[in-house]
Formats: sequence, structure tokens, C-alpha cells
Amino acid sequence: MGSGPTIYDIAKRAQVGIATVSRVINGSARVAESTRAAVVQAMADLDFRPNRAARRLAAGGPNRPRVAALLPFFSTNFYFSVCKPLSQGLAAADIDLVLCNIQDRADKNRQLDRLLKERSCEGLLLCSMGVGPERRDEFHRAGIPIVAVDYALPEIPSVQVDNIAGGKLAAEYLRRTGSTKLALVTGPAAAHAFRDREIGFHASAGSDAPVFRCAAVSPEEGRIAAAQVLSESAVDGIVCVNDLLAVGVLDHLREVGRVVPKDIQVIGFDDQPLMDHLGLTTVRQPMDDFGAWAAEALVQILIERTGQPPSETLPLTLIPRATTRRAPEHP
Amino acid sequence: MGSGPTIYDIAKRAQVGIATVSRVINGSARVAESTRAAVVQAMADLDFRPNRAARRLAAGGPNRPRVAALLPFFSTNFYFSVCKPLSQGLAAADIDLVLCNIQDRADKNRQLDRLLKERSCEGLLLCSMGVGPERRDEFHRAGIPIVAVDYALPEIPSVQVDNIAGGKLAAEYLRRTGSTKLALVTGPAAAHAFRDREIGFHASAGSDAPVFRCAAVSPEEGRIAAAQVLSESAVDGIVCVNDLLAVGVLDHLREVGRVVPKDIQVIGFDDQPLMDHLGLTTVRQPMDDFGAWAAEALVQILIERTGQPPSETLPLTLIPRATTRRAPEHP
DNA sequence: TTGAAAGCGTTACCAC
DNA sequence: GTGGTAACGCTTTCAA
Repeated sequence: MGSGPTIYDIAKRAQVGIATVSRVINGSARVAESTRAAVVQAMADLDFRPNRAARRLAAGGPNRPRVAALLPFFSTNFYFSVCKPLSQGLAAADIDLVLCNIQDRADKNRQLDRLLKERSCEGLLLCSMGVGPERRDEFHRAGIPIVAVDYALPEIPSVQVDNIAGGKLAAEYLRRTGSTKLALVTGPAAAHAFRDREIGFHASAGSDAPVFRCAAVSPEEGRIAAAQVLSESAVDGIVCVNDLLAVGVLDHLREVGRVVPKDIQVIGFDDQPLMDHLGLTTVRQPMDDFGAWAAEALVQILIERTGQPPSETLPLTLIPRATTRRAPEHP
Repeated sequence: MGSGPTIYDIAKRAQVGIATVSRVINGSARVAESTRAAVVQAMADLDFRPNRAARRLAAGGPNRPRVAALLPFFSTNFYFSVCKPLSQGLAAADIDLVLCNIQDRADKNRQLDRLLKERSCEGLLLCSMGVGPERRDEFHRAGIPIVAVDYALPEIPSVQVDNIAGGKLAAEYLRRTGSTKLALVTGPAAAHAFRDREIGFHASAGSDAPVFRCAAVSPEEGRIAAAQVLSESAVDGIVCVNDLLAVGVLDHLREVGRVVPKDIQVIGFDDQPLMDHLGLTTVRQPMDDFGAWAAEALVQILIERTGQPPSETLPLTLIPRATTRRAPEHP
């Protein structure tokens, strides 16, 4: 492997014993200033980096498990909400949390390969992303349990919501409150959750209801999408797969003078912080619970050894606010 | 140390050689089903957990550095904004990021002790928190460089903003736009940044200007504080040390019928996402740059070995919006 | 102050 | 299939 110089190399170059090199590295012991200088010099010359594993092994000390959490290049509130309870739960059980910010599919595979090859974790958390059965088996064989968040995977314990039902719920609510021509504003197709919400949307709004896709999840993109929606079709209800998109949509509607919810109703998804202040009707997703569940599942598997917990589907809740009209009492 | 059973113990109990145990652990090699079962049983009986360090050492493989990032129990957008570029920057340099969610002072010391004793990181990132000189020297002696974010520490490279100047800037702006009686709504005293903003506030508003402290940083708390402000003093301008607090303040003012910015002006701090949509005048803090700077500093120290970068103070920007009146052209 | 040598708990190579 | 037995790179006595 591409391992660099060892203390033996340093010792030889500095004309001292390896014990002395070790002393210098650890700063502590009494070493003559001259020899110390020589050793430091040798280390610098050879660009020496102590091997972590060897140090820990020799030094003894506890053997904390590590969980690698793979999250997609996070841009939204969602991942923060997951990370917070996750980090707390794991810390409480003395499990280290290594954060892996995944940029794209290739990146994911690279990281997965690395984790496997270097055995650098005892547990794996997949957030909003899947893995094929071969991958799953590789990890299984290596004895590294996997837990998934926001993504259902066969034979892997996971928490998620029913995004299809969620998309449907949003569209249905708009129809119940009087909208008849719906459009969907969605995000990157790579996001599985978005695709499911789209499916659910179509199930309620009809398969020919128009869909507008944003390249990213931000108010700016939502705004652009809203402009498209208005120019291309006459709608009286817009379902957004995410709150931020909905915020942008509302901005545009206000700018062009469309009255919400009178002329057009708008609904978001997530119920992230501040949405109540903006008065956005939305489908709430229990994001905190995702992280908490994952931490608990991992603790159960890694520490308590009580086996894999069953997968769980958390409930979605429609939060009616100012961007939709009142629903009739008897639907 | 409290190390558990080793493969030798397992081998003995299962009446096999350690090589066989190793094979079973790694799932790969061909092992007779009967012996495999025996080994698995023995492992279960003894609650065996392979030693990570030993595995990595024996298996060879690259020696990635690890950075432990200590963040206070994160509740706001701030830490997310820091983490994002941080994780990206470190990943690009093949540095692992271990997230340590710090709850309080005692927790911080516990974690610091652990990191030191177990040598579990090659670099340390302190976010929004300080350490004493003894601590700093301990890490220095152990050869673990420290980098600080949002907190200036002697002899430690750090990025931060001038929060005193920020507090002053906010108060001064309100005075320039006509407010004469200011109050401050601040957060937990434990937060150094808040204390500095408070100092700056007093520098401009006068040392007798009233201060209202919230136990947490949320709109709800801001709301409560606003009620207090109004009941205890007649003010025409409220400076908040954080945007979320300001949002709550605005809510309360609206509820009791005070007109913003006509009757009372309000200003926040951070300029977190969506503040433009809420029209909050605020002091923007370049949060993303904090994380990016930290990543670069760490890479410089750990990988490139070009020594410690100089500390940096990033600029604050006042973003005038709808919760303040127009500033006169010639102040 | 310094060096030799014995571990630390695995993996992996070789015989059997 | 399975069991010895060297590494792996470092820390740490123990003498010198």
C-alpha cells in the first residue's frame, strides 16, 4: 500500500533508536535537544506521518465503533434536522460519527469502496440514497451493518415516510379545497423522494397534470418554475415537492399579482422551520425522528446486539395554513 | 484498558486456530459450516468485537487523517452552514471528518480528554468555543493542531467576525434611521458571539440600554422577549443578536399592533436563509466562508505542511430591508 | 538520555 | 479446510 516512511526510517536517518523517535513524536519524554532536532529534521525530510492504527493499537485504549453517514451534498434543512439527533444519539452510546458528504453517484461508489476496503467503519448509514443488492451483500459479508434513512431498501432496516401517499395527500387537499387544475413543481430527478411525490401527485391530479422540474431546491428555482407554470398552463393549484420551492413560487405569484389562496392555492412539503411564519400550507415530515430512529437502530445493532430493528414508516401530516383555502367540513 | 476478548480467546473457546477465526470474521474464505458455526457461537458468547486499530494495521492501507470537529449542540442554521463547506473541503483532501456534538462545558472537556488520550484525531476544529492555554499546550505537545471557527484564541489560527463591531453596527444603523431608545434581545450568555454583540450594542446604545436574554435561540423565545421589552420600557428600536429571535420579535409586534418599521425598527444578525423573504434587516455574517476557511487551514496544516495560516477576520455586512426605515443619504 | 526488545490484535502467507 | 507464524508500525518497559 502507499504507506510512507515508518519510525524505522526516521530512526535510521537520524541515527537514533526507534524509541527515541517515538519519544519525540509524543513530545513528552526527556530527549536531548540536539537529538530531538535531528529527529524532527529527519521527519520533515521524509514527510513522516505516524500510522494512526499502529499508534492506537500499541497504546491500547478503547475500541469505539464508528459509523459512517453518507448524506447527499446537503443543501437543505432536511439533512441538518437528521444530523442533529443522530449525532446526539450516537455520541451517547460512544459511537463516532464520520460525516461523508456525497456529491453524486460516482462519489458514492468511491466512498463505499473505500469504506469497505479500508474497513474504516463498523456501521453504515445511508441517507436518501440506495445501494444495489451486490453492494449490500459486500457489506454484509464484511460484517458492516447498514441502516437507511429516507429510502426503503430490501433487507435493510430503514425509516422513511410514504412519499407517494404524501404527494397524493397534497394534491387531494388542494382538490378538496376547490382547485381543479393542478401543476407540480419538483426538484432534481435524482432525488427518490421527489419522484415518489410526483407519482402520488399524478395519482390524484391525473397523469396529464403538468410537471415543472427545478435543477436545485431553492426559492430562486421555485420562482422560475412558477413563471413557467403560469405561462404554459392555466392552473389554480400548485403542489411543490419542497417548502423552499413553494416559497419561491409564492414570491412569483405575488409579483405577478396572483392572489393566494383565492386565485391559486399553493402547498409545500417538509414543514421546515419558519414555514409557519410564512403561512405556508405544507405536508409535514418528521425529520428529527429520522435521525433519532437511525441512531437508535445503530446502537441496537452495534452495541446492544439485539439484531436489526424492523423498518418503520413514519406518518405525514398535512398542516393547513394561509396558502390554501379552508377545507369543507364534510369532504 | 477495558479491551475485550481477542481472536485468541475466540480461537481457544471454539477449538480452532486464530486464522480460522479471522476467516470467519471476514466472511470471505472457505470455512466448513460446522466450524464457522462454532466460531460464531464463541464470538457471541464472549461478545467479541474486533479491534479496529489492529485490523487496519494488519490490513495495511492508507492512513487518512481525521479531524474532530467540536460544535456546540447545534440548533441553528449557523452550524449547518459551517459544516457543509467544511465537509466538502476536507473530503476533497481525503481527510475524515468526525462530528462531535458538544452539549456543555463538561461535555467539551470530556471529549477533549478522550481525543487526547485515545489519540483519535490528527487535527481539531473548535467551533464557537474556546480552550484554555493548558489545553492548547496539551494538544500542541501531542502534535495535534487546532483551528478555531467563530472564536478567536491566542496562538491558534482562527476565522471569525468582529462581533463587537457587529453589535455596534446594528445599533448604530437603527439610530441613524431614527430610533432613539434601543433595546437588545440576546441569547444564552454561554455564547461568546452573543456577549460580544451585546458589548457592541452598548457601545452605541449606551450602557443603560435594556437587555433581554432568551434561554434559547428560536422565534418562540424572541416573542416572549419582545413582550417583556414592550412591558418594561418604551423603545423604538430592537436589536436582536440572531435572526430567529428577530422573527419572533416581529411576530409579537404584529400581534400587539405595533407597526414595523414605523413605530419600532427591528434588526437581526446572521442573514440566514429566507430572511430576505421575511424582509428582515440584518447584519450578514459569511457563515459559509467559515467552514471553507477551516477546511483550507486544516488541509494546509495537515497535508501540505506549510504551517499555520494567519487568523482572519471576515467582514460583516448590513443588509437593509423592510424592518428598518431608509437611512439618510448623508449621515 | 538512549536503545533493545516485547507486546498490541489483526491479517495473510504457507504449509499441512 | 485449517493451523502456524510472520508481519503491520507504534508504544512502552527495562537496562544500560
